[in-house]
Amino acid sequence: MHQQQAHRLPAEDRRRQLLDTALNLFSHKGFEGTTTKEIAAAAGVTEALIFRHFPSKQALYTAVLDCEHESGEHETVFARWKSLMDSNDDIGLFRALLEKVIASYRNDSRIHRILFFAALEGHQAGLELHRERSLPIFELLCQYVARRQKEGAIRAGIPPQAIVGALAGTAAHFGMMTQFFGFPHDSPDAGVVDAFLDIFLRGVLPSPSLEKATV
Amino acid sequence: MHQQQAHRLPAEDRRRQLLDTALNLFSHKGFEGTTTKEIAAAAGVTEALIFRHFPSKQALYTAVLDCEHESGEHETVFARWKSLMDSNDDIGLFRALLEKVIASYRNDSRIHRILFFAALEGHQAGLELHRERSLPIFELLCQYVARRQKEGAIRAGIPPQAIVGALAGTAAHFGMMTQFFGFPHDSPDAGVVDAFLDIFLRGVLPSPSLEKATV
DNA sequence: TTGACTCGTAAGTAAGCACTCACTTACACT
DNA sequence: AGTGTAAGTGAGTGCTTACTTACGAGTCAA
Repeated sequence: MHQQQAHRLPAEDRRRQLLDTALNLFSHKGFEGTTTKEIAAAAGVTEALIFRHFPSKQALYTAVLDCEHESGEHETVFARWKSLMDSNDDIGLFRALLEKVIASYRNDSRIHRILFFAALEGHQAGLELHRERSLPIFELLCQYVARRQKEGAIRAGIPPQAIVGALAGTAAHFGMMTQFFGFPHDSPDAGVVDAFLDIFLRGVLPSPSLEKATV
Repeated sequence: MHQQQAHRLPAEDRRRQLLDTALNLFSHKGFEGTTTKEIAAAAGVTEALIFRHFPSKQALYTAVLDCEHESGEHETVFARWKSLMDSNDDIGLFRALLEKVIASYRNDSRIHRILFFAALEGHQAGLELHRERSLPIFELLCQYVARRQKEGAIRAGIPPQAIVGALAGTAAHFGMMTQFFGFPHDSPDAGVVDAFLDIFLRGVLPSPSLEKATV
């Protein structure tokens, strides 16, 4: 947690270190709950150095949000999903979406936390960023679902937004409850994904035709 | 927002007013982001009065959380659900659950906000309270689903926790995204509930391809 | 060696924080 | 009318906050 005697780093390195340290603290205690003194101590420098690299605490906060946006990880996941769409692999796509959402809560929970703080504290820049990032993906998925509905591969009559929203929401809520709210969960994530996918694809009502097929 | 000249209330009334005012502010700005001065100003009294009714800011905060617990509204909803369970009205129960969750985000969003803040800021008492309140309902629903699975009214082979979690999660996530994150939504809540229920009950795959899906 | 440039700090500042205390005021009950 | 008491306040307390300023120290080219 604490780095000491990290003297005389090049400006760019120090900047990144401060951003990372700030992300750690902001994501666990919010903007108001985190002090610049704390951030400095956690980075092993004096408070004054923070204000050499960032004009204000607020600027540091928005820089933390912007910084996360730049990480290219989203693009690779995005690309994989597109290839699943191109091959009309509905089930593969839905499973990948469920897995990715839950995994992101397990691995990058700092980012989810800080976005939640932004939403609750009314930090407009953070909210706007979240929407800018999420909406295109959401809409792309909706377009895919709409196309597959036309092709008869997905049941028509359900709004695509509801389908994508239900899928993402199920996974996101599960991630939140277990990761942030400390709700107990016994089964491993993979089993949960299977169960959600099963419900989502075939519903919860029993189907006579299904029983015939499996017997 | 501001009450003025509300002088000389009986202690119990003033206490309740302060709790309500504090809930307003805490739910929008968090514990750290709200000052006792603000709460006092919004209630139209001096800061000192707050500390006559509550020993500390922290005590006021936990009192706000406890206070919400006491409102008997949960019991009536709870009772209605139980009667739906007694009459084995699966669809009615699931619809009521979806409606209640979404409506609670629309109407009592202050409580959801403050619980989220508690989760993020690590306020253990708030988290514990949330779990104590939610888990029994969750488990009761799980027991119901398990029974209906035995009776053949709900597909077996899916963990009841996944079924209840998926249903609640879908609704909760929708409520959160539209209410807290400012995501746009065109259709009315009733239509969304119908769509979610449709997906949940019968899945997204069309009937003919059900056999394929099992392979 | 010099000097210029950058990285970093010690020691501030004014404002804001939760919280206190000595005190007044309004009202119920004689 | 007088008095005991609960309700409410103005003016502070010491401490922390974000942010500043004046200065030192390492590095490297000339």
